[in-house]
Amino acid sequence: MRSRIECKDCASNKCFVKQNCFGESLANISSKKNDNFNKKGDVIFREGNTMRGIYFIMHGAVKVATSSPIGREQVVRLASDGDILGHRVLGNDKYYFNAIALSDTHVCFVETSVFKETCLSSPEFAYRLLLFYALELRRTELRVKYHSQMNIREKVAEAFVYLNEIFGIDPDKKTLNVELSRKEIADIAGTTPEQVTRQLNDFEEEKLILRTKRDIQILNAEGLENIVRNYKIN
Amino acid sequence: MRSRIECKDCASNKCFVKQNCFGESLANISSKKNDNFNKKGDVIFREGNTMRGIYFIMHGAVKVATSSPIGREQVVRLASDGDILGHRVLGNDKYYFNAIALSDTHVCFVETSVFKETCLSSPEFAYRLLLFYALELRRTELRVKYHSQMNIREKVAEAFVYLNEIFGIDPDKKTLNVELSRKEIADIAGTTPEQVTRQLNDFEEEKLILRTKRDIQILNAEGLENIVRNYKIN
DNA sequence: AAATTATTTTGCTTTAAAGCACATTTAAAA
DNA sequence: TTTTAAATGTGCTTTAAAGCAAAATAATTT
Repeated sequence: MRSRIECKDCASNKCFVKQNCFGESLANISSKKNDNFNKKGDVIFREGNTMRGIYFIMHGAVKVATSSPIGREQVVRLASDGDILGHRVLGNDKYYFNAIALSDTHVCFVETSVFKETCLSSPEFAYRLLLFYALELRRTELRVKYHSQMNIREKVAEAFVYLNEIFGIDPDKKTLNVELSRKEIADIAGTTPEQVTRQLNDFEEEKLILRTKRDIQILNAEGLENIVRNYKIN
Repeated sequence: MRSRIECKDCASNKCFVKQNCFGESLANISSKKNDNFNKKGDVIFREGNTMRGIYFIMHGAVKVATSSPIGREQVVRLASDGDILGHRVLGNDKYYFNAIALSDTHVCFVETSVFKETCLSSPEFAYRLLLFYALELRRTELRVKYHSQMNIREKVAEAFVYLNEIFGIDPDKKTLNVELSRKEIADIAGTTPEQVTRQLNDFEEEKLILRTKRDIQILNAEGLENIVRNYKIN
């Protein structure tokens, strides 16, 4: 009972497909895609499950995370409007991570075979995709660096810088455009909820943030960026 | 004074270009590529420098690493015969990491423009490249997980599993096909040389390795893999 | 071969971060 | 509103890993 939206009529102008795929290719994807709605907390795909295709986020916030033998979850990537999910398993048969909606999310699903024929028939699309992959790869490698070199203060600051980069800040409320628990922030930063609290205390003293109830206002995004500046190029 | 080898005459059969590029496209790359020899320790490219193109490793061992504000270097990737270097900066203008030869290395250099025209004229090549990127991305994301969830014992074991995966073990000598100092192993594992020594002590007691002078023989590769098994899928 | 230098190993100390338990606050349910 | 449950915050303890310095070993140079 879902109402089928064609790509050309779709309002999501950040969608990777809409921005990089045109004419016949777009019509082809459009006719074969499925779109799904996910509620906050829903698992979009789960690690170990057989991969069937690729997801494009039309609207929403998603975390890609992994379970662990010791219980702590680790977020390996955050994704938002226009981003691609599940593309890392291309050529493989299983998802390696869990993708979980952080807010109500609208995603498009494209089967691997459709995706492949689009790439082969439209080299321009394939090349754009390559650029996207290159960017993701660079970001992820930087993340390896961050996790191995930053101390807790820096990791928590970086988590907010990253969250701001992907989801942005509401200009009125000054809060992140996604609601996260201490535990969820810890899973991004690679630490524990207690440590997140302690760092937030410090950040508040330094007037970088302001907490009201459970809301966190970002008062000085640049100040947070300065904490991790040395780890970035230029 | 370098002797120019055409791709079709090149002995390196693991080269990504040779395996995935044919006919005119191969001839085109062949005519425009440059090949370079690097000695062990040479910097192939350096972070912050302007990127001009992409490297294909014909033969050799390379680490991609980053400097840090606190002094510790972190290796974000190991690469060997047939692998690609510098592809993560596609669409960008600066290298984000240092690529350093771990042994004498023979690489091919292809300018970005040549690379781009090859992708656009051969969608099959672009798609294969996409699969390569997907694999790299997955591996790198797993590495984020490892660095944030493993303890020292596991990190050091994983370093050897990774080294084995990329460079392999000499079947006679049972040593890795690349010589590394404690510091260099530590930079892969994300720890200090002292901790590496301590873990090697343990591994030796457990008959997983055997040290003779500075050589490390891998007696039981599977045993090392078992230490990190829980972090892998399946 | 002897001397010098560099690397690795080892014991010990320090430290940063995790873990725990309990208090407090906030949110949800009755 | 009151009660219950969940999440957050805080002080204190524990622990894993880093850091340091000296000793031992290996590699280089003279």
